[in-house]
Amino acid sequence: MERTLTETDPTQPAPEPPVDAADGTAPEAAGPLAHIAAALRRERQKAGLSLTELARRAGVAKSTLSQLESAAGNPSVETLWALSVALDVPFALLVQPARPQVQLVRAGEGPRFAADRADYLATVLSTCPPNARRDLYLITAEPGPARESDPHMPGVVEHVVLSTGRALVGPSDDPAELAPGDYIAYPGDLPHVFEALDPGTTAVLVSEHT
Amino acid sequence: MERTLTETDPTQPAPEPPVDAADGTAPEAAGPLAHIAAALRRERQKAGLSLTELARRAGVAKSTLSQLESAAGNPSVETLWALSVALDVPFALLVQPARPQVQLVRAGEGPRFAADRADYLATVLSTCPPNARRDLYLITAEPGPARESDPHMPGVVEHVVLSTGRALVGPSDDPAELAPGDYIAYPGDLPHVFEALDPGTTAVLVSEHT
DNA sequence: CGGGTGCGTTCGTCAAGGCGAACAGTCGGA
DNA sequence: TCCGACTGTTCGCCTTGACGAACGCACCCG
Repeated sequence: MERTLTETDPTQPAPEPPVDAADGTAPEAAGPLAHIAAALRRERQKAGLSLTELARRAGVAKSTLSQLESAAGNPSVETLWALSVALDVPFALLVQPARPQVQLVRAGEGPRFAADRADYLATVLSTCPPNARRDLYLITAEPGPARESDPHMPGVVEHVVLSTGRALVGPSDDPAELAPGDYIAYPGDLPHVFEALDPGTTAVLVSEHT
Repeated sequence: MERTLTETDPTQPAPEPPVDAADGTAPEAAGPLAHIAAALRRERQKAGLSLTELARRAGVAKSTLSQLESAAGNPSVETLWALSVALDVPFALLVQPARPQVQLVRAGEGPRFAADRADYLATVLSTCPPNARRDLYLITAEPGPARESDPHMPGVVEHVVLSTGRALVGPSDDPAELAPGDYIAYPGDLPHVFEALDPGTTAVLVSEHT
């Protein structure tokens, strides 16, 4: 076993994470096996389950589970999946290492998102550090015609928290009027709008790429 | 093969997703193999890679890759990992299906988080629908002594966007003073503070459980 | 002291995943 | 038309993951 996981192919575009660059812990290439072992044991103990019990619930041989927690071996997806279901934790948690970092973006500073209109401005606060699949935007908008967004990738969910002003936000066929502090989430793969009703309307947008 | 993946163990606490309940698409239990096949082919074609080329980059036999895209077989984590690296997509994307839903929470409505102090109020906007591992809070705070948070689980990252007022936010040893629109992210497993400096300070907090 | 029960580990067997090679099919140029 | 380079598929072989049973250990109760 032991395949070449560390290969960084030079011909690959390498999307260049705009914000959130260097990460302290080992990046994705470090290999998931050791992390799986640790995560598996940690989550199992957190759930207060014995190795035997978890194996029974997941329908996995406890010998297999034992070996996995010893970082011996390379589980199949189906096996690991069964364990994640039995533990009721997201699959990714068992596989993906974490990455901590402090990141600060001042109000005016972040890279602007392609502003197709003068009265609508989205500042990127945090794009997904390769594995987290969520983007954070700060929206600033002025009253005007509704901004219709084309639907994105299927599986995208958008969360909007209105900070100041008022706005009509949500699926195009049934948007909600938000006041400061209001929150709405909707599937991003449906057509949706953001229409500011008050001047100086601002909002926080979290876009999850699932 | 074909293990019992759908098992919903009654003895399991079943954390009861507080917000964001029913989901349209097949939930996690549907089994990842079919999704992997589709995602693999989709991502490969999106990247404009041939099967041969991707196999070479990932260090995987192209026969293996071919079978995976045909939904034949149950790849090992290491294999799938190598492919996710070569494709430069998050591992989870290859495995997890999506879940869409519209969700609206009015300013005063969401379930309050255990307010240990009168001048600090966190409203839960969206707890992680079992698999998304991130919480959304609306913070309302008044000037007063700094609110020190005990460090959480390792791997937790908190994102704060200040909406109104001013606040001192971040790691306890080096917090940043935020003005409206400012953004900061920091590892949640370090001690950190949230200290409002202006009356009526509000912020959006995204807590990622990795 | 037996001898239950639970834990987590190690053993040997069997099936299945991963591999390279050989295979069919398509496009483009000499 | 033939050739070469490319695509993605299918074919045996061998390694390895997953399994059940047996094992060593702690604990508790009669």
